[in-house]
Amino acid sequence: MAKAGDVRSVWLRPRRATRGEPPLTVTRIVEAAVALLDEEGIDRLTMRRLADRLAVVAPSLYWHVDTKDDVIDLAVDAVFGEVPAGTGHAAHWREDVTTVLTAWRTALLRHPWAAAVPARRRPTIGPNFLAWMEVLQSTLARAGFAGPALSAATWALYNHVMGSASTETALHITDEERRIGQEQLLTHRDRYPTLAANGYLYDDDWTGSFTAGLAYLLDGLEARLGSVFKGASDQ
Amino acid sequence: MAKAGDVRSVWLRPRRATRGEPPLTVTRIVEAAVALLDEEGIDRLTMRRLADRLAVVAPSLYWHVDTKDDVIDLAVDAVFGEVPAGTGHAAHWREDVTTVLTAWRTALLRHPWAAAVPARRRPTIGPNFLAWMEVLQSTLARAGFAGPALSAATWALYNHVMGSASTETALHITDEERRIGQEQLLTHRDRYPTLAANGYLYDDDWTGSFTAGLAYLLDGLEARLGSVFKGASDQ
DNA sequence: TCGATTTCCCTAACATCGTTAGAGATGGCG
DNA sequence: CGCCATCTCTAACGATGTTAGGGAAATCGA
Repeated sequence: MAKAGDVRSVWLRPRRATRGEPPLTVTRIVEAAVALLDEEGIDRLTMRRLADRLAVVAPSLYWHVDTKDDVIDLAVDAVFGEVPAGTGHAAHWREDVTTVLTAWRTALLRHPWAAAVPARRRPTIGPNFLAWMEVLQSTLARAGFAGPALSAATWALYNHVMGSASTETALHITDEERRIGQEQLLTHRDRYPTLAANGYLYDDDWTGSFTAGLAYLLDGLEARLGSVFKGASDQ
Repeated sequence: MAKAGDVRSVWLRPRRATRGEPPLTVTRIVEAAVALLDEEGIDRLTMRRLADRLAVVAPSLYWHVDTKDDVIDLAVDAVFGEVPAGTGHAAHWREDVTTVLTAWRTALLRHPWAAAVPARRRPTIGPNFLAWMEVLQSTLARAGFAGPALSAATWALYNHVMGSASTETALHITDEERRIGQEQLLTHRDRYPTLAANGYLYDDDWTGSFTAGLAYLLDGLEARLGSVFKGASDQ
């Protein structure tokens, strides 16, 4: 039965399967969840609000999805699935890694809620996420890393992307907030002299910091690789 | 009035300020919150459960604390405050950075819930957190970094610690879970050949990966520093 | 010493949340 | 036509963060 407030009569209300289009599917739920998360943030993601977007009531979602956490996990993996995991083979593995991680970061920044989720949840390890890790790790393996060094390199690069994305989104504050933060810091400049002298912790140029940090990391990786296989060519 | 289930008579029940000890303070609330978070995780942190631990009811907490988020922020900062931010001046700045970040990581691993919080919340920037950042950044500044390079170096190292701590705690799963994960991955080994060949994504040796990744990063930082100030000594 | 005031914990209650139970409508298939 | 699976609904549960406001103890001014 229609809600009391629904002015549409029974015949004007959309019936089930009006066209061949599915009325409610996991895909449509996840799409709506991503949109809702983008617009209102993770705190305002509610099963009822999500259902509203789909012109449905909350319990209806549970026929397609077991739990709200599942929705979030699916939404995160959908973000990873946005950018095709291109397996470009550039002249140098370094370019490949940079390309992959930059695309990764771009996708994460487009959905600021996404970066913080994997840090908290257990196995957010969906197929799209795995595809990305496969690309990253295979690139490093082709470069010559193996065993514990491969594992360390993979996680170091992974942490750099996820960390900088979540740090950036978490600290992407308004000018007003930044002004207050700096002001408070300056009143304690005796305790935090370096921070106060260098403009608090808020960065103007997150992209620059990401790129520079990545360059540091890749420099170190390249050096280790060179010290092991002196002058050796790629696989 | 006492709860119906309280067998203690009015006179045996502890009265307010029985001794000079405060019955309920922000400090005691935060201590209880850290203990509760350690024992049961962040999902089970509830104002009511927290109040129970303090032999009090939930609304009483709101006299000392504005919101639950405040409690979490205070708890996180308390973790940073556990380890004294030693300003050791070793022979090489590299040792100082390693010492600081290792102590940082140890504190985060002792409280597995802590690493994931700053990624999500806006300004988890408490005094103890700032003290740590001051130590880190001042060490880097003393080493010779300045301007955007200093900022990039600070954030890169910060992200490495926070990222590896949260990755480790998030992926610290049981042997059973790991077995299932690897099993599922092997059934799709055509899609993720590298991951399947290198033992999934679960690392046995997180400490080793942290140390190696940090070494990569420091190698890169040192190289950049050397290329700018060739042969120059520290400040 | 006493009344006023502040401090602080209480009970009661609200709106909202994730989730379950189960009724009922729709469509396909025999 | 009647059975059955599919899918959405209403109703409701317990738990959550938080507010309103009562009331007792401690403190303070005179």
